[in-house]
Amino acid sequence: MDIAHQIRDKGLKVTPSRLGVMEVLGQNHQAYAHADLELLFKDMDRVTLYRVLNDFEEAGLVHKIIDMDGVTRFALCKHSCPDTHHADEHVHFSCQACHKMFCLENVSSPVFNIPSGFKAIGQNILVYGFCKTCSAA
Amino acid sequence: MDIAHQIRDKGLKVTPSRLGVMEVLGQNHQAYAHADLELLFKDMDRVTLYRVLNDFEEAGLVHKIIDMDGVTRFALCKHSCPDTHHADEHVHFSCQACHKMFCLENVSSPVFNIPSGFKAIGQNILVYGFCKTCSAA
DNA sequence: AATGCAAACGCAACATTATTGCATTTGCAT
DNA sequence: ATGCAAATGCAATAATGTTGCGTTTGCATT
Ligand SMILES: [Mn+2]
Ligand SMILES: [Mn+2]
Ligand SMILES: [Zn+2]
Ligand SMILES: [Zn+2]
Repeated sequence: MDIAHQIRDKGLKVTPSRLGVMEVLGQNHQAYAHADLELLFKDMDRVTLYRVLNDFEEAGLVHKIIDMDGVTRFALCKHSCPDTHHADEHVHFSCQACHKMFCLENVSSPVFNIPSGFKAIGQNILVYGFCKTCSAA
Repeated sequence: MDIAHQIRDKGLKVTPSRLGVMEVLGQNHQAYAHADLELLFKDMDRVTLYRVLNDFEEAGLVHKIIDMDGVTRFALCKHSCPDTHHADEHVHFSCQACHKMFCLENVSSPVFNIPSGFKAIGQNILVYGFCKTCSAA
């Protein structure tokens, strides 16, 4: 399925801004910060980029991850999620050298033994260290 | 050991601001946001509060956790850590109702099976849902 | 107890990130 | 081709965090 269809299937209009962002996010399993994308789309208004990313998240096209330094990042949802709840229960890896964040789609989250009384709904797991490229150098 | 000694042992001067913040953080196992503390210490300057928290973190008196919404929170380090590296490898729980964050000191982090090439240094684990009080209601 | 000094503080200014309102433009169904 | 809701650009505003600097204060020393 091509990008335009993915966007339209979520009830969103197909625009150059949205096509561009989707194309970049689809190139790899990385999670991009707003600042990253702003550099790639210099002609796009900052506010438009915020709205594109928010709309994508609400539509379930992307998921949001908060980095250790509080920076919000967005990555493509590889699997098709139901509209009601889209879970991205995989581990994310944050490189301390190149500051890229990777979706480790194959590393799933364990179940934690939470004290009784607490009701767990979901969890965010962030492993940090050095990515393949940076640990080779 | 009383609070004043804990502060002075880290090479920091004992001041009313620092005593106040330490006392609040010591009351429970919760992680407080800057905004929370600002309400509790209305006479304290915002910048001073930022500096108190940063100094405490560098001294190893508190540890920093980023909430799911990107908000920075601080909690007391219960165990005494070495000055060089202070690990807080426990799970944190974020309540979606009251927005409090709790340190689950007894729930330790598992080891993840990261793809080869990636070098893991540490990890942040955040479980979210409803805390004891809120799930009872 | 008085002194001296580095550390801590208060205040103002600035930086970054994100949101909101509104007029204009555009995708797309008709 | 037309009409309209959705999307965009721009300006203003909010929230969060940092930096510089003059003043105050903790505390070691005398
Ligand atoms: Mn992901
Ligand atoms: Mn903690
Ligand atoms: Zn890297
Ligand atoms: Zn709660």
